[in-house]
Amino acid sequence: MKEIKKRSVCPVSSSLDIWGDKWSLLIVRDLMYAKQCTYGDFLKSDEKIATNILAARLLTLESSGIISKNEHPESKAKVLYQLTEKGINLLPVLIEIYLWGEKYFTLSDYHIEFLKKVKEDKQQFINNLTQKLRKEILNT
Amino acid sequence: MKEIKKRSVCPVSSSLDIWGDKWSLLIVRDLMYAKQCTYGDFLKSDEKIATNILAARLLTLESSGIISKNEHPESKAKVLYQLTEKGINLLPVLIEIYLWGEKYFTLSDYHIEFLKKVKEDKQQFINNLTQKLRKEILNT
DNA sequence: TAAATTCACTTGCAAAAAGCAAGTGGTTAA
DNA sequence: TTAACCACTTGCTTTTTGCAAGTGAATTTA
Repeated sequence: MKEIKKRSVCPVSSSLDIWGDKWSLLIVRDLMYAKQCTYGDFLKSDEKIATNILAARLLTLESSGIISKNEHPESKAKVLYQLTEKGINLLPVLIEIYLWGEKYFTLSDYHIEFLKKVKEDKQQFINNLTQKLRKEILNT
Repeated sequence: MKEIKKRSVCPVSSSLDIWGDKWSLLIVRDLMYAKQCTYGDFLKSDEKIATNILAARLLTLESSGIISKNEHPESKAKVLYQLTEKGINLLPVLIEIYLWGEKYFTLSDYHIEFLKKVKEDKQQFINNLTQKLRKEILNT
């Protein structure tokens, strides 16, 4: 776990020191959906991250203990990226960003449905997804 | 309200397009405490933002409707920066970042006390602070 | 089994953004 | 009326981002 230089002792500032950029939380988002787990899958996301930036972010996230690199069950050529407990714990942050975004942006039907489920019982939704993601770690 | 180029229709990505950097949320944080409201006050924060970067971020946040520039009651030389309703609504995001940071960083006594209050009743804390910040807007 | 393809990156370079220090032009206090 | 304060701006260097092409190991295809 590489040490990142902290600008201050504020937990917000220290958090942003690690993942306060335009890409890191999108990687976490992709892992949260748990459909995309390989390097190539991240590249396929709608935002079109550049490959060298992706490599750099994956390194930072890994050395900060937010994601882990694992063997892919299908092939030795592939790498399986997964959230760690520390990464899973970013879920509430991500959910609140979704809910803020819901207020100020036009959403796709997909996101409308997603956020409907979230809002039915936010805490329950977070708990369920957290449990699901934890189980995926154990099965590796 | 200047339009910022969106990388995709994802609300997380669109949110990060506006304030996904190392500084924007620290400005929001300072305004949330409602003690720091002038340009000079932002410069005094522990993280030591560069003055040109501060100017740029304030412009973006203003043109995105997250903060507003107002007359300072004390002097014409000063400018009063305030959160708008859109900015106040970032409070839940900020609180979840605090709570994540609490898990993984060493906190100052100040932040320990702050987060103790937050955790006693998170929703109540957010509601109260939201109301308080809204009142401050009205009194301007 | 050799060649083509897939996969996870790396490298090189141009453009953009961040960071630093000094400067500017109104406002206010002495 | 002069000095200090305030909110920026400007110029310059360093760092980061973004794009395109390349690399080498693993895997599929002919």
